[in-house]
Amino acid sequence: MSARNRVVVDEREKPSGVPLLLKELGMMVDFRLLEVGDYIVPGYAVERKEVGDFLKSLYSHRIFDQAYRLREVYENPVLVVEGDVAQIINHGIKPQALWGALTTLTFDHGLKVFFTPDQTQTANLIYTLRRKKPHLLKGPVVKRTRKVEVLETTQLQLVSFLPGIGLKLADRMLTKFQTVRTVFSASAAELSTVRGVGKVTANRIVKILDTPYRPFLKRPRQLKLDENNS
Amino acid sequence: MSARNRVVVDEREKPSGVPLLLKELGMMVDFRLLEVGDYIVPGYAVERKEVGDFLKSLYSHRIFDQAYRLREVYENPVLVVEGDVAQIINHGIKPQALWGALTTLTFDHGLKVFFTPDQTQTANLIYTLRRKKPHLLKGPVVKRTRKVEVLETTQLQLVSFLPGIGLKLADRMLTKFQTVRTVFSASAAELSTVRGVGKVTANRIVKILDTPYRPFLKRPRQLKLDENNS
DNA sequence: ATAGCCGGGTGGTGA
DNA sequence: TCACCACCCGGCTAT
Repeated sequence: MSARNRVVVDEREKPSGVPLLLKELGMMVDFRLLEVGDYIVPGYAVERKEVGDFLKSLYSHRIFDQAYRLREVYENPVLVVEGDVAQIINHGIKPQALWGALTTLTFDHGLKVFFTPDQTQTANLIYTLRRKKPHLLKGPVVKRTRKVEVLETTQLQLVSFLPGIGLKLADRMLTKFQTVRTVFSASAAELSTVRGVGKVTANRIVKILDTPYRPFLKRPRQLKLDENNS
Repeated sequence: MSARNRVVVDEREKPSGVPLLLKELGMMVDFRLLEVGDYIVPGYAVERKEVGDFLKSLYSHRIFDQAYRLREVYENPVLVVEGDVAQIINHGIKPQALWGALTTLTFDHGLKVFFTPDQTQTANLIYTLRRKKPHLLKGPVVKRTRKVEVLETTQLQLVSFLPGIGLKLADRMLTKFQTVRTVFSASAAELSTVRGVGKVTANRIVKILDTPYRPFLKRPRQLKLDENNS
């Protein structure tokens, strides 16, 4: 039996029944306590979620943290959503929220998402994955999207990060001041010449700009005293 | 209605009902005779297949040719399989053949595969796709900021929004320059005095700061022509 | 993730 | 000057 037939499984996945099915398919199942991911086969890491859990982790934003960590550690992160897709819709979620989540997971996080109807098919999917060479075929299709040409968006997002400034106002400010630098050099009076920006907002912005920074990031060297624990 | 809300649809997709649903969602549908793909929305090309057709094109290997051509022409090829997945399994196909095909399409052909239960959800998916813009991820999701330390975190997040600057570097920059304003007033030379910031990063930052803004937000008055049509 | 609601800032108009 | 109002922002909630 080759190493290809091995799969490392997170212990908490035991009750799901999937590991048993994998054994029946002839794989060697190796239980561990995994920090990230549920199933590891050479080259691939699989996170399995039943539809209910998927929704939960969507509502709590947890799914995106998990996706991030998965992507950081493994080169081919896979998300398996197990159960009836239609059931997710009927659950009452706004469809646009569902598809929005799925598309950002696939396009922005580089996650490959599969839907399986039940545990048996989840096992089949993992089993099939095992025999795929992690990389093959002529051109490496996975093109790391280089971060060029997003200039305007970055400028806009930067400015719209100021308190009281959204996309609309950021656009107006940049149109008026031309560059990001001039926006961030402006005085409160100058800022409030922009339509939609009044004294209050302008002063809030200036406060952010001119208040001396008080480092609050943990430095490795420094011993940190307990400040607000009981 | 802006160009973002446009979708080019292959004429043969008309009877599927999806184009009508897209219209109801407020999109402008533009029928053409497409050589490859069924739905084109800025940046994405969608091939839609009902489960039956998917099986057929799987048996005949046609699906791989289509996937290849789709990938050749568009940067973000999407395959939508519409209908009940479980039905495919029950149809008698060997599960391994199904998952093998899907994984090959995903990993080797770089195709993004989505499963939708019906036409309505297919429409929702395409609709959601329309507004996605390639934005880059800096790291784990930004934690919700508590009201208290809002000032420092805002300063930090502002600076860390600069290209190549994460939380750690932002902290160093602010510690060195004291205020946000001075950071955003600094020259490339001054910026690169910060440890971890080199010439390249410094220049990228300066570019963001000093490049005159080209408004790209939709103005209500302005008529905008379709951007990626031939 | 997305949509919707609501409270509050902003600036313009008309009384 | 003041009061009303349309617009924009951002925070919260439900799905």
